[in-house]
Amino acid sequence: MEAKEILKVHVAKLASLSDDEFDYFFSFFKNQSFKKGQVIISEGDMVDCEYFVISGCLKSFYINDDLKMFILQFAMPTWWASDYNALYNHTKASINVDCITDTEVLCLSNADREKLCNELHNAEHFFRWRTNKGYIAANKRLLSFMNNNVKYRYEELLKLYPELYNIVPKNLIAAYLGVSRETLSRLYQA
Amino acid sequence: MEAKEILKVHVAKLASLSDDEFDYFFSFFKNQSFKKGQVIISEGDMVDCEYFVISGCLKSFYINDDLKMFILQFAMPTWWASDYNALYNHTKASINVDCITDTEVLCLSNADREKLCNELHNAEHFFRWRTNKGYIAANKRLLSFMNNNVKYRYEELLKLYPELYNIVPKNLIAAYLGVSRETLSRLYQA
DNA sequence: CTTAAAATGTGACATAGGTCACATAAATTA
DNA sequence: TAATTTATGTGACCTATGTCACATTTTAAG
Repeated sequence: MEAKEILKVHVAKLASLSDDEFDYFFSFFKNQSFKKGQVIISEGDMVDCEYFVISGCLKSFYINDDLKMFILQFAMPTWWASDYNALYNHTKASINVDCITDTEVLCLSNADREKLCNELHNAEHFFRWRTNKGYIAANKRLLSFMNNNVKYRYEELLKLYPELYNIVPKNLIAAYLGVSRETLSRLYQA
Repeated sequence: MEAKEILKVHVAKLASLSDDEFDYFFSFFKNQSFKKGQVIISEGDMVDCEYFVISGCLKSFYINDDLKMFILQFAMPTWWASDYNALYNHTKASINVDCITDTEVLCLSNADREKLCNELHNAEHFFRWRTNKGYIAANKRLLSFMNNNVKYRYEELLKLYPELYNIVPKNLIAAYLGVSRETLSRLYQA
């Protein structure tokens, strides 16, 4: 399936755009390809776009003063990624986004998204619901953080996204779970 | 300032509604008052509304199998609260909402919000941006959880919302920070 | 005002997870 | 293919936080 079709199916789950409306919607997206390890957003950058993953896998992450990495999100196909704080508030990026594998994305600028939302009520509807879902997911993760131990969180993650196991090294999984790689490694020790 | 005015000022920060549009918008909200300790949403309920706080303070929280409480959010004036997962997905509540102090709210049903969003493009714009902001805040809190220790998180919380210190008992603050009340109590021990 | 309930402080001890060090294995790159 | 980097496993030890117990203070309710 090509990029346009993948986005179309994704959008149709949350909003009803006519074919013409979707063609217009799609016209604002730019196709981009990145190599494994390539950096898309790096701390301190001005952030102009958000990215819809067509194939491959991105991560968004924060590096603290001790150079420890915390992963906010893995972005697999049909997921969106950016530094939304920087994007929405026109400030410099405080998080980074890079490629765990070779990745194709559709890129949408902040200005174009707002233009779309203004001109097409249905587009605004789509983006409202996309964020609603993200908001719910973020709160679930927060609760899981407070309530569950590492082992449980690790198993939940793999149950929810089995693909990750094969694509993402364990040190990155640890950085997503918020523990040291050693602790993750020891979970299934003898 | 009365409820309608408080909501109007709040909405105006994110969307430009004409006076007539806002009157229509406001007509969907119902005024409700609750006493300290009163339960608004309780686990297992069907959830029909979201609540915009006019005065007082709500908390939304989860109780785990060991009866330990985790607070997702304190809702002060001009904040919104509900079990959004249950509200948006039409499932039973998994979290609770109750009143830390006597509280006045404006209540908006799920059906009415969607109706409003359909009929008034500007209303949809408002709700999109409201959730955008919630999404960013949730991700910031997640990062802070992973990156910062209890003492730092406690001090950040009080810096951001000094009102909480006087209104909210420390055992609830601990439940928000995700630590035991004993640990919070010991932070400033000799 | 009195009594019950809730909130808070603190000691003793248990435990999950962190850190550092080093060995090995796997994956990239020259 | 060899060389280098990255990922992983594991021991020893440290530390933050949890749990339980009990005393004290504060707040709410009769």
